[in-house]
Amino acid sequence: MQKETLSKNQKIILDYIEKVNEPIKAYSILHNVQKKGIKAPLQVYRALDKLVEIGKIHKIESKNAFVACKNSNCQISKATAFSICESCEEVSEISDHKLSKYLKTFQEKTGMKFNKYNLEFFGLCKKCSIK
Amino acid sequence: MQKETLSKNQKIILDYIEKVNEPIKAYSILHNVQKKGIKAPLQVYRALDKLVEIGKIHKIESKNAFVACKNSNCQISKATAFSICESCEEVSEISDHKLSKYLKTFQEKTGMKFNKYNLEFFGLCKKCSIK
DNA sequence: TTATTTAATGTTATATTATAACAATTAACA
DNA sequence: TGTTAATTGTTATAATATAACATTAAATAA
Ligand SMILES: [Zn+2]
Ligand SMILES: [Zn+2]
Ligand SMILES: [Zn+2]
Ligand SMILES: [Zn+2]
Repeated sequence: MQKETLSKNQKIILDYIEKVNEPIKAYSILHNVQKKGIKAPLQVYRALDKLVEIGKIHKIESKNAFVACKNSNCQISKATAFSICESCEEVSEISDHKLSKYLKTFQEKTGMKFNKYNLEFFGLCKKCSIK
Repeated sequence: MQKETLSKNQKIILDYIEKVNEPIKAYSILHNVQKKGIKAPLQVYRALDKLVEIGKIHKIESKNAFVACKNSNCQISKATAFSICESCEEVSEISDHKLSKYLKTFQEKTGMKFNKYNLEFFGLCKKCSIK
């Protein structure tokens, strides 16, 4: 799905999330797009649902926050994998071959068929661990 | 930390979560332990916080639910890894050597020092995928 | 033991996150 | 064009979680 095919509200909200460039909460989004005519939580949540569904954004479950997908070619729209620095709050999307491979072997071993996963790694980023 | 050293409320709530044996939500816990004298959400949340901290239970972030740790020797009290069946809701705690190894190499590669992670795999369990 | 500190509790109010329900409008398309 | 599906607008409310403050119990050190 291309950005051009998004609806009005979806576009407004994706634009804002991309601009912010870090995980942001639904009500914070709401406050910041009110000047664009979005008045109610539901308008935000509906757009968020759709944007998550098509892989344009991801939800950081442990933070109830949303972040734009950095992976222009994020195939697995239902998968998220992030590393999160507990000091500076920097969030990076993980796209790692070994992880994909591990997931595959795990799938084979457990007999479980995965269609979605949510991975969140917390720690200190390089910068912050030097300090 | 042993179960014996837990406080009254912590014990009540851990006992209940262990009995239920599947992810359960805070307010559902509250309703079910009211006969034991626990009246307010905070009493539940405080016990949950502590139990998570000492590794007796884990939080399934994407479900806002809590589940007892099945890993009697769960060293990494701050780590959770679960597979969750989207059909029967069965949840299994993952304790996998390859995953630990992957996390280590990932740590080395990114320069990030992890002290906590939250992994949630969603799909269909063996049983449900046959149906 | 007794003073001192730390952890846990009880309670009320409130903040934060998310959805239900229903009416109206717009876009997709046979 | 008529029909269906998707999106929007709006109000109310559900569900999840924490703030603030007073009190009590437990741990521990003088
Ligand atoms: Zn992505
Ligand atoms: Zn950092
Ligand atoms: Zn565990
Ligand atoms: Zn199943």
